[in-house]
Amino acid sequence: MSLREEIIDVSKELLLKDGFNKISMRKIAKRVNVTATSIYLHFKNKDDLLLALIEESIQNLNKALMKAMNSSLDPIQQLEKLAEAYIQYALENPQEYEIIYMVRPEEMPKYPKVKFQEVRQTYELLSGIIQDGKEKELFDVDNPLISAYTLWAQIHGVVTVVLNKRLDTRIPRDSFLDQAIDHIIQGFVIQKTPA
Amino acid sequence: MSLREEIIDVSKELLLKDGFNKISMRKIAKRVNVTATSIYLHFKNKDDLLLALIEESIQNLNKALMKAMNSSLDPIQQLEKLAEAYIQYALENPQEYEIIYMVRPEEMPKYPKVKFQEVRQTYELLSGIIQDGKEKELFDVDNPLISAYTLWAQIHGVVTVVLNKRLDTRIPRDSFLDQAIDHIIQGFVIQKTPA
Amino acid sequence: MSLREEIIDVSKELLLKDGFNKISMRKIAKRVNVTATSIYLHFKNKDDLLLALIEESIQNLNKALMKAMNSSLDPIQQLEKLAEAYIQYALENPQEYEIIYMVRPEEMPKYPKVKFQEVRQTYELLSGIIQDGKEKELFDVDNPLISAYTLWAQIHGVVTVVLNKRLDTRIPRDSFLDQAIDHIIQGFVIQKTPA
Amino acid sequence: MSLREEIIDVSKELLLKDGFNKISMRKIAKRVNVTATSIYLHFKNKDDLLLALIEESIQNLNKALMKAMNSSLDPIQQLEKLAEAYIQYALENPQEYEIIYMVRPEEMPKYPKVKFQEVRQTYELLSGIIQDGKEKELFDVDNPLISAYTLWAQIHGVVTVVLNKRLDTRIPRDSFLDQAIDHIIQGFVIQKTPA
DNA sequence: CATGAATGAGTTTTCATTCAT
DNA sequence: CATGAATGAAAACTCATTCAT
Repeated sequence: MSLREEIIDVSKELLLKDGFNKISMRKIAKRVNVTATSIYLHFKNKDDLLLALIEESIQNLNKALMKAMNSSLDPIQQLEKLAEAYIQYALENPQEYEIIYMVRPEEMPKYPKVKFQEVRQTYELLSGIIQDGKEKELFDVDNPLISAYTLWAQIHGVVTVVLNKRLDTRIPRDSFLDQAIDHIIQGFVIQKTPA
Repeated sequence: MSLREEIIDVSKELLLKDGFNKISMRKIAKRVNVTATSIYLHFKNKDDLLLALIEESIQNLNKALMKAMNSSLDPIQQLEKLAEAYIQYALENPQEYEIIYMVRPEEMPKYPKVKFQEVRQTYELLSGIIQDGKEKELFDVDNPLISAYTLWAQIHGVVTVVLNKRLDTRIPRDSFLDQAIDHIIQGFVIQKTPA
Repeated sequence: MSLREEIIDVSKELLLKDGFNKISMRKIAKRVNVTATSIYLHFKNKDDLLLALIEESIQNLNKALMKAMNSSLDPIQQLEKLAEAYIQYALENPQEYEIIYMVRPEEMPKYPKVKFQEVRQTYELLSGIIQDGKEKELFDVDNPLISAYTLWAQIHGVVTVVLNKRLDTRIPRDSFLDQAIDHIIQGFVIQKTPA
Repeated sequence: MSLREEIIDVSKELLLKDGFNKISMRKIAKRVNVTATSIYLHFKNKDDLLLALIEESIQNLNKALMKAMNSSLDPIQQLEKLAEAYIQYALENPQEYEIIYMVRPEEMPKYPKVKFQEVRQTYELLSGIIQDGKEKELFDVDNPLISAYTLWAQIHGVVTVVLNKRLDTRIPRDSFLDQAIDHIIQGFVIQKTPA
């Protein structure tokens, strides 16, 4: 593994442990067993390093979602699969998920917006599926793009509640997640009650 | 206004501008036009100050939700009203909302859990409404407590997406919010299709 | 007990616990349950308070030594009695003893020398006893005043070693003290070996 | 001279001038003409620096005593030589001597006890000499180890009285020291009075 | 006799970054 | 590709003291 990769990996670890604001070049360096100066050989400065982290994380999340896409499924199943994949990826890679969403909007100007728009592109994929479901009279939606965004927002809420450990201790995580996906999908489909 | 209140107010401002981790006693002091030492006359230390912020914010959010409760409404309308009130309060008081949810779980042990449980109590109110709706055969839910939490999580997601400015610029905020509430509530109710 | 006395007492306690340099007006005030400002009603400033401490301690030590004087004893027994009294007092009142000797010479100009000379006066008493012993051909001394000071210095060394916990853990304190007094006195007397 | 050495030297100076508790990293830095931060490149923190000071001082004192050892001398002369060497070293290197004995016992846990035990080892050497003198019927001692410690304590007292400038101004320092050594040694030896 | 509010100077320590090598 | 030495700015916090009440 190259030093660059090692730095990124260690940074992710520390990010999860200490939070976005408390990682320091020195701590990273110490963990990688090089001097802080060495980091500057690979990254212009701290922001540059953080940007690399964000970039990589966004790409990984995108990859995970792409993998979950399967055009042979019907739109409802597609949404379910995607929601599950999203949640699973986020919970299995909390560092990366947090990196993407922990950047405060005020600090974003420092990071090129283009990077963040890459996430959006993937979500527009959602829009396509929803559009498809709408045409097939499966989904009760008005504007597929808007609905795609609410869908994502709803799932994002579910993920952050779990990641931030804000879930009531009496509730098993998996029951919560299953139920949440259920409700979310239910909110989109047209229900056919037996005549 | 007492110095204590002034400090809290300025802290909230800075919290919104710079984030939870970047507010410093000195910056606060400078803004309030006193020396940093003076803050320590009113708060034992930084954590104590932050805790005061959290406490106040939680109470304000609770109050706003209580105000939106209206037992004369049917459960569906109740949920809608609460969701709207929640979102409205969060968007109108972003500092306070962020204070409540910006504390990283790893740092929470520093703050008495009791305070955070006060938030939960309010959400259990949700549970009651859902239970009521279930008995009236309006809601398609299994476990009202779990569903109450998924409901809240979804709304929380919607709020954070807006607060963190992660919404696609092409989408008007209000359309997004209306649509989101719609989908979320829809995910709970039993739809009666005309026979 | 007057507030003044309470302040002095608490100061002595803290002095022993934290050392001469780490006692602070605020800590004292907190312990006495008044505000720091109140101390200034009784003492001009910190040095003034410390001086009061020193003064009282010196007087107490002097009193203890005076009590041990007994002109009916022969000079050797007198010295022994005094040495024992000195050591006993120091070990039983470590705060006071430390106060007297913990003031660094560099800081002494801040405190009137007169106070410290009061200690000396008492030690000149020693000189008298030694002079007496010399005349009775019991002591092998040249200059009683100088010898008085060496006597005191040795005892002081013994005391500080115990107070500062520098004694080897294998050695019982009392054996050490007894042996020390023995050696010290022995260093003064003319030994009559049996002819 | 390396910066590390310079820091240590300046620290010793300041230690003597201001006392153990009042030296500050910033003052040291200012004297050495570097920023305070630079000190942290050579010492982990303040305690680490103080420990280095203590360590060096202990070793130097030990070395000085070792140099004074001369097995060809008889035990009485040996003791005299050692006492003289000890006193001389302490008076010529007051900073170092004070460093060793200025640490308050309450603060010692912060510093590895091992270092302080190194001092003891040297004093056990004393024990050997005394044992030797006892066997040769020169010394009137019971337990050589205990007597070794009282001997050291007595000398220590003499040293501190001088270092702390507590000696009566009428008494010449050298007369005091000579007389003190005399008395101390006298306290150990069996005196042969002419038959 | 006592307080609450405030200050200015001080404390140790950590940080991102630079520069010469 | 890497380092060691250095810096200036900032962090949280403590201190003795003062002043108006």
